[in-house]
Amino acid sequence: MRDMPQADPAATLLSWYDTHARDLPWRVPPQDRLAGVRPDPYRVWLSEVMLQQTTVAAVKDYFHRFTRRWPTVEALAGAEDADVMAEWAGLGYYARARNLLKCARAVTRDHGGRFPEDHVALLGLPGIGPYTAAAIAAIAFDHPETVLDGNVERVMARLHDIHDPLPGAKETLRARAAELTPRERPGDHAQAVMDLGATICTPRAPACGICPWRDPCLARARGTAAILPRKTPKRPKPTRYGIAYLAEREDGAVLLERRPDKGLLGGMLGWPGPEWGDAPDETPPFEADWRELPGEVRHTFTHFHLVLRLRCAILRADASPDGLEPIARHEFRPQALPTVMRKAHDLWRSAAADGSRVRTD
DNA sequence: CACTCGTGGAA
DNA sequence: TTTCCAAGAGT
Repeated sequence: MRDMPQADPAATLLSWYDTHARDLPWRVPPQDRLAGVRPDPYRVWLSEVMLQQTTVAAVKDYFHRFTRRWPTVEALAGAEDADVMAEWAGLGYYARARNLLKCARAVTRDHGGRFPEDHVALLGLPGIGPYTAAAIAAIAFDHPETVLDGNVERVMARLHDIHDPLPGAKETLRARAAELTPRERPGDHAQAVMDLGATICTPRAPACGICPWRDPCLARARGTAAILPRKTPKRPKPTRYGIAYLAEREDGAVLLERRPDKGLLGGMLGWPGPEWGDAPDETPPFEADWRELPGEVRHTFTHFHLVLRLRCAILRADASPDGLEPIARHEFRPQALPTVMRKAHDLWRSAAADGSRVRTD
């Protein structure tokens, strides 16, 4: 009888979570949760969408701005598209913002302003996939759904020393995670596994010594934690080239274009220019006295590098080229642009400042 | 299933 | 400097 029955790993994890849960703006702490406080499904949904492939540090300020400006899903549903896209600017993956609005309007119109509790019903909403549906059902409604994100994949791969590479091993890892999902406090369990992955079972240099699962963890026993999970190698990123045309009118307005909903930076404002590629078309989008700006903008997207040359011009105050939106000086906020476009703006303005300094010297 | 789709921080 | 990576979804 030397083999004492191993404590239930899920129970061990919940005990750890009760004392180590991260303090996050959208989270109901475990003590409050146990006292009966329910999370606001709107905030759970909003945070989960923002957190898709995005770090907590990057999300926090956006979450505060969104919830202050639009405190309920119905308020968000009534927002202007352009306002939501501008508020999302800089966070990336802009399809999330477009789907966020679609989803808010669907919840408002089709569900009376209340998020459905059912995992399958949630899956039918725009921007809610397998992970987010499970996360909302578990965290907001305490349904015993299994969440599978990058954290859970990594923790399960190590706990069970699974060497099959992702994404192929995903269903195996999901099964291992499902076995651990408890019927009591499934919402806290889901958040606990993700907290564990974010703070202890990290991608590099996991802190196995202080892990609540150090005893049952196979990878720790075998010394393989650092190399798990395995992943199939990514393709190298090619470099594409582009030209951005930055025009300012004599009345101070700048000329931007609203990019089509589909594709890169879809739905966002940007400087006009040719499609990015190996050798972009040199033809300006409209006639003007274009000047080359020295230097270039370098930016890396998910699957390619971009080198962007800049051309600038001053237009008459009554200029209004087809397909472009003149935005008045006092309404224009560079922060409302996606990062690559904001970089172009910043280089333009700093070059203009240098130029005027030279002239006045 | 494979590919597209952003960004910033860490090593 | 480059690579890796983060609470993925849509097509």
